[in-house]
Amino acid sequence: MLKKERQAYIIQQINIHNKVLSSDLCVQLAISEDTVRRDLQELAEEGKLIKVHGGALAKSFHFTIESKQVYSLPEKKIIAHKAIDLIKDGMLVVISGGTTMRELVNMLPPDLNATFVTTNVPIALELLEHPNAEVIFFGNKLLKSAQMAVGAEVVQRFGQIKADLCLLGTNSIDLNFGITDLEWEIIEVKKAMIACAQKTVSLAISEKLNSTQRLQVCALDQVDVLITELAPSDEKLLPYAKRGLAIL
Amino acid sequence: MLKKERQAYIIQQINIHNKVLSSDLCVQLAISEDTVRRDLQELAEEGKLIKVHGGALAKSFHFTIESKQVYSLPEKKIIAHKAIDLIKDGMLVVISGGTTMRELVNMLPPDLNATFVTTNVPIALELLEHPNAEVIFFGNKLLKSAQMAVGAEVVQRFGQIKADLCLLGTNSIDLNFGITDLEWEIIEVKKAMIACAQKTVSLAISEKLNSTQRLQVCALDQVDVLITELAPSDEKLLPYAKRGLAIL
DNA sequence: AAATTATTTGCGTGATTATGCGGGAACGCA
DNA sequence: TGCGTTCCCGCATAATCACGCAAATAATTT
Repeated sequence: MLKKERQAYIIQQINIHNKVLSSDLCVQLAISEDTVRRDLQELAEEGKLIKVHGGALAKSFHFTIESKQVYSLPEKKIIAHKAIDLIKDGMLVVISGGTTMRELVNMLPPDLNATFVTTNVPIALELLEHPNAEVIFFGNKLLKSAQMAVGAEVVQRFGQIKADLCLLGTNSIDLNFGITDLEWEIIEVKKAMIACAQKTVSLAISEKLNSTQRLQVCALDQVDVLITELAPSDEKLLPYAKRGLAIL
Repeated sequence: MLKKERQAYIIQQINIHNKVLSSDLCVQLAISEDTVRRDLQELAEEGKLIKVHGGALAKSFHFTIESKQVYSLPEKKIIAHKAIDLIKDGMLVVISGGTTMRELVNMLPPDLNATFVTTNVPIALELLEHPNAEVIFFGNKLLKSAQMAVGAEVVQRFGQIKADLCLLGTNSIDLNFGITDLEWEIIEVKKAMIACAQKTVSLAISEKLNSTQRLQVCALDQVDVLITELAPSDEKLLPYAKRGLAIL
């Protein structure tokens, strides 16, 4: 095997998985670890990847780590972290949009082997960066304001799956009106997402508690878990706990 | 054996295997390694292949190795600019992926009122930035390497539309093999995109002319327009013009 | 046809490159 | 802190390359 060929293979692997392990490569390519390391070093010098202990990372990966943290609020990180524990290997997870979700996807453990279904373009892009996640995008007409696919086609396709978990980024949640949103087309899709999942989790920073929008996505009793950045014992959450929601 | 004959054989081998080893060639052709090396060097100077230690690689290898870097941006901008003139108000445009396409979408005039259909996530995201474009995303399982949706669902949905224009980012285009690509799932989608459009336009920087990959997307006669950064009178384009392609 | 010239080819030599191995240093994790 | 892994460095080996030169071949001239 030619050297350039090997390096092309490494680049390919990097582009797909966003990372490579030296140990893996030397098995796959049937060469010594030393040669792998030399290849990685060369490619790193050419700026094609970033060499780290044990292997190498895609350049884009590095950027996302460094830049995305800038506008991610610490609260959202806390929420995302709590939610990640709910995702187990082999699950089929329906996931909506929003910056909290972006953060969550970013923080997914690299060895997680789950399938994600979304209709949100930035989330899909972020999910594609994950080495092991399988990503399904239910597409159709895209709604500019929410950067997500909407419409009957999408709703219908959610009707054809049975998901384990629905992670719902939540704009507004209220004791009486449940989860609400702004646009008709969005709530249609969110309804479908909730309906197809066994368990629905609402992710909301505490500011969004007890606020309402015009249109109802679902009543409170359709939500199983509520995740905020607050401690479960916080008094703001007590009324929700009384309604039967698990609080994290 | 004549020199030209040998070199033709080498080119042939390169086209089939995407690489050759000097050591193999000198056995197959029954000549000394020195001669092989001289031949490879000549062919490399003519730009027919890339010489590396131990043999030579097809030009297409160069692309995969450079892939993540947005190289030859100025050329891509020229190409994108030429292609934009083909898009008129009210059109339904099918658009594939690639950095050239990203550039094109970026350069779209803000007052353009067209509908775009794509299966590529970054392109969709870029299109969403446009104030007037309507964006349709045909989704399904997403392919990590190409960041696009693939599979029967997608193909089927292209079968349900009649587009005015298909803008095809092209990896490799060749007089005999037409447009080719790397992955089975990708060519299936591209085929569907071409089939549903009245007019197919191939966007390719001149480096990609006369290179091939393993799988054929379509023959040359299914392409209506070829756009490169070269002047239409350039001699590299003449054979394509003779095959009936409009050159921009 | 013969001679001359130009081109191509093969070989030898020494230089360059690629690769693997061993030992010690550095790292990461518990 | 200690242990296993990974890394870095120097070296040895083998493969590949580049250069000059001479023989062989092809092309051109006389």
